[in-house]
Amino acid sequence: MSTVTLAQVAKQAEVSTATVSMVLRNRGRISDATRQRVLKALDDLGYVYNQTAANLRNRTSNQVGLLLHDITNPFYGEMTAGLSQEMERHDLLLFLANSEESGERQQKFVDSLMRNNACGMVLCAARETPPLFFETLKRRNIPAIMVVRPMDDVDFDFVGTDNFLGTQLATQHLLRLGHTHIAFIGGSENSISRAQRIGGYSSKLLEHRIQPKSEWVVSSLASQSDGARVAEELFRQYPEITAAVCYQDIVALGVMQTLRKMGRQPGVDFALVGFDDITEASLVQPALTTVSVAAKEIGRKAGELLFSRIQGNDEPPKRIILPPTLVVRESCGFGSLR
Amino acid sequence: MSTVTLAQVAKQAEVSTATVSMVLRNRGRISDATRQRVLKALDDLGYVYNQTAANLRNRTSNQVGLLLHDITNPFYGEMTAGLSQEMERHDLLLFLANSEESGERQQKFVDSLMRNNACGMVLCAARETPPLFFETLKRRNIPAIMVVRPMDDVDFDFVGTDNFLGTQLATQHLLRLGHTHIAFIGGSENSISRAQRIGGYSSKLLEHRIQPKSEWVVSSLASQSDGARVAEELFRQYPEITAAVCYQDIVALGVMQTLRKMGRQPGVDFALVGFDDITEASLVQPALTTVSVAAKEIGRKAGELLFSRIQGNDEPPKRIILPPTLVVRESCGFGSLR
DNA sequence: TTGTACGCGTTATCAT
DNA sequence: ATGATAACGCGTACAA
Repeated sequence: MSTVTLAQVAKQAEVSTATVSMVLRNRGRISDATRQRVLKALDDLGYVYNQTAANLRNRTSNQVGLLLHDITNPFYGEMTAGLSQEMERHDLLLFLANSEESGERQQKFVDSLMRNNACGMVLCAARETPPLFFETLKRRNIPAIMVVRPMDDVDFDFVGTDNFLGTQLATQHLLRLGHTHIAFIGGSENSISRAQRIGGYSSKLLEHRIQPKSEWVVSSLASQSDGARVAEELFRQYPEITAAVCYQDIVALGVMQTLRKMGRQPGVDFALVGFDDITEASLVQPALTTVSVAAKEIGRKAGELLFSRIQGNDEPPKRIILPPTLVVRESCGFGSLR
Repeated sequence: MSTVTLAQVAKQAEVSTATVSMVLRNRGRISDATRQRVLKALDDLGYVYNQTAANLRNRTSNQVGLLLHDITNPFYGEMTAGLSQEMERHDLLLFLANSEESGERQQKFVDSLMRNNACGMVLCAARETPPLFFETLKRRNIPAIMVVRPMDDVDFDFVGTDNFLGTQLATQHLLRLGHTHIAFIGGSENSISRAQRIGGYSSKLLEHRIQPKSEWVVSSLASQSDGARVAEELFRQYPEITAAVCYQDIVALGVMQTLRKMGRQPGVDFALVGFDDITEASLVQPALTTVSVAAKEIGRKAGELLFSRIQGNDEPPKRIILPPTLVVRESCGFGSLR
């Protein structure tokens, strides 16, 4: 399995390396006769193209990086699938890294991408990313698309979902069903996404002349167990609450547990809306009504945009905000108001 | 942001490129004085190492591939996280591809890896992979670890879970609770994993002098709805069945639906065990007793093994079979025999 | 420590 | 019209 080189193929086909190269990439004008000779030689010798050599020569590569903080989260799994599809369409290879919210790992990955001459990247930055990270990234001059987590830095392309609209839809739904005591559960304090979602929730309440209560807005970790814990505290203190908009489906699932534990029935005497539409949402009993953000679509759009940047598209930074939709299932009951 | 090369750094530090290279990689003996000079030059010029050039020269790379068929599946998400950790520990970059069970995409990915001089790969092969795929892969002489889906080809390293033991545990549990009419539900006909799980199930029955009935072993798609459909047919025909080992948790969830629909209560007059321990398992009511396989650990072990192969470990192919554990929850009731 | 040939494909320039 | 020549991208490692 020794490496067959272009030169060897050239010799075999009795042409120059230039010719072989041109045949390989369908460039230049090659007579059909020589083309055939070359193709035969290529095949006979079992040539394997050396992308590394080409990349070195071209000062680029066909490799892009994807940085997530939690690949375990089905939401990011979906997104990754979407991006992966798009990358494959353009013959780009995808590097994956999982920062697990560590700024250090994140930096290490980006450095690695630079060393490897990656031609672009898609980032969902770690929560506590220092501004310096973004500054140096800009200086690098390599296409980078931010996803999911809203950025205030307008110099980057961004693809994400409309958090505000999402919780507006959710809250609206609850209001229509007649609820007036609606809580907001989940998300971490310093998250911009969360701020936006709270915005949608509270604005909708106000629109209906209901005062949002800060005591009914509680934060939690992105886990079912913490969602359950937080909800228990909340409901114990404010049993008058009859509905909740949750920051995430995972949290909503935790809330469900708590409700049951406290003798209440989600979908019957309590209405619950999630956010994300992860697969579990449709499996749980009662199936969770939730805001669907088409994670796969975010991945695809990010891929499209990245590819265009790689192709040289130098329009000003874009913000692609995908509209979420409300998926009505069973967790809010079957109100007559549809 | 023009590319700074080793040569430029060398000139700046008034040394040779060889020296700079050695400083960069901590090789050879360099006087502390020159080292300092070089480091300063490196820093002053903002040098970025060109891994591509190094890879070309070394005829290797620091890049490995991971092929899955469904990154969306939380199980594979976990596994990927485990592998990713291990890769990062060794400064390897991870290429990810999602075959979606397409042999074509799979082949394309592996070809791509070859062109890019990847130094190894972890594969969860598509279901209908032609033998030729494996044959040519072997010839490539590049470390490849198979994961999760059992292989009959003993020439490959393999990391997976002990399907046989898993269903033995599950079946044992049911037997101890006093059940004797136990079905096996789910999995697709041509799956080796399934064969192994059926093996664990039937061997345990036989051990207890119970004849496994082929009519009580039914297959299904990997979805809740098909699990429900299949179960309904089965239970209608054989109402004497009081327990089931399911091929997957998803299927078990479907079976639960059916039971309820037929007026039976999982955990009370029917005992159900799943396999995988997906997150939903702990969420459903009653919470699902299931066989848990440490997905992340599979990823880690695969990473470890791959790394050792890359390092030149040429022991004969290994099979690392991780023992699953039974997670007892509520879906089998609370038998006195514990 | 250094000089330099080398890994391998690319492409601009030149030749027929 | 076709194809060849050779410099080039940049880090590595061996001989000196």
